[in-house]
Amino acid sequence: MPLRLAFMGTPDFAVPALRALHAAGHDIACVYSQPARPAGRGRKERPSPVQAAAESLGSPVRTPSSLKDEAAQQAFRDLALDIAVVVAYGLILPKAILDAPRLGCLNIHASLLPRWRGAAPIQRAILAGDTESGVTIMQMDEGLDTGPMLLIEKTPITGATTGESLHDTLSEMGGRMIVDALDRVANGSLPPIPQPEEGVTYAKKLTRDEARIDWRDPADALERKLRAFTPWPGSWFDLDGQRIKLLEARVVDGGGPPGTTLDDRLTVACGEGALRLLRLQRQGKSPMEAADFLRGFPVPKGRTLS
RNA sequence: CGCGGGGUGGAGCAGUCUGGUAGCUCGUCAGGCUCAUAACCUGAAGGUCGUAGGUUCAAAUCCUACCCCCGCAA
Repeated sequence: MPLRLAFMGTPDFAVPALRALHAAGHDIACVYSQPARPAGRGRKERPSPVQAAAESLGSPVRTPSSLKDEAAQQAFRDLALDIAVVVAYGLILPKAILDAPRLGCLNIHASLLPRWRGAAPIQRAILAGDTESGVTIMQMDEGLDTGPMLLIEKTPITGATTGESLHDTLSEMGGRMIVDALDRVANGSLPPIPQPEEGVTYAKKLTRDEARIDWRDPADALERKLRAFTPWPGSWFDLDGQRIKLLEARVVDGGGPPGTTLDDRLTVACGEGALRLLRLQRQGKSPMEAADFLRGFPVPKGRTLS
């Protein structure tokens, strides 16, 4: 049964869900996304990924900077929706918006709620060393990711999982799940389950300061951070006044003053253990293997990285 | 006009300011050696120096335009 819905989302993560809903034959009355902003080199105005996708699908797009004013809320009500699907939209939805669609608003959240409520659940899960992640579809209420849950699906986090790979996996997963969820909500066969009160954690937004490597941290924590922050905001350290991005490393035995190279092959002492740097990138250069990096940029034993 | 780095044999770089034989560290191939846990020795092949013009006796190098890659920043 096709539903008349609004889709609200902004980044890449939300695009597969939009496409899945479109492919499933739902009536996408309107797509809401954050306004186009200057971005990228050259700082040209560019539409959000969701806006771009919506336009290519021929859906009408609205990009209000807030939904708090009466005019925006009335425009939303006028859509006469069955339901709204919200994925990483980036705007607070006031009660007037949440209550407008006949079946309310559903959210796709990239964590196993109530763990990692908030803005950066994907990266925080890897960073914390979680062994699994997943997607929760929930009925939205006024709290921050506090609404009752409708569907949950899990996926493992391994030593090879990066922020990017988990992002892509969960994004696709969310797209599949939301189509299923809509069908079952429409015929009333999907009872909402309140979130447990135990196990609540919050996933703070990532900041750029966190991207800088602190060699006093334990090697395994740094390695997780490296994976979690791939590709954004990335991890980097300073060498000879140059910012060197670290893309891949392996935890190895060894020790010494944090930040000191233990050989001439990029094995670096950390707070606990050591890290063998495997893939890195200089400013203005492409990513490269450690051996290639060293050919043009030798780093002898005993150097101190900061 | 947001700021900036870069495009030189297969890889990573030097050479560009001060035009004048295209170089280094690797890889590859051939041969040798047998010890060294990124093996060692000898030799060889491999380059329109991003593209197109211009200046010049002479351009990787100076001038102009364009293409491509990337860092910061969002």
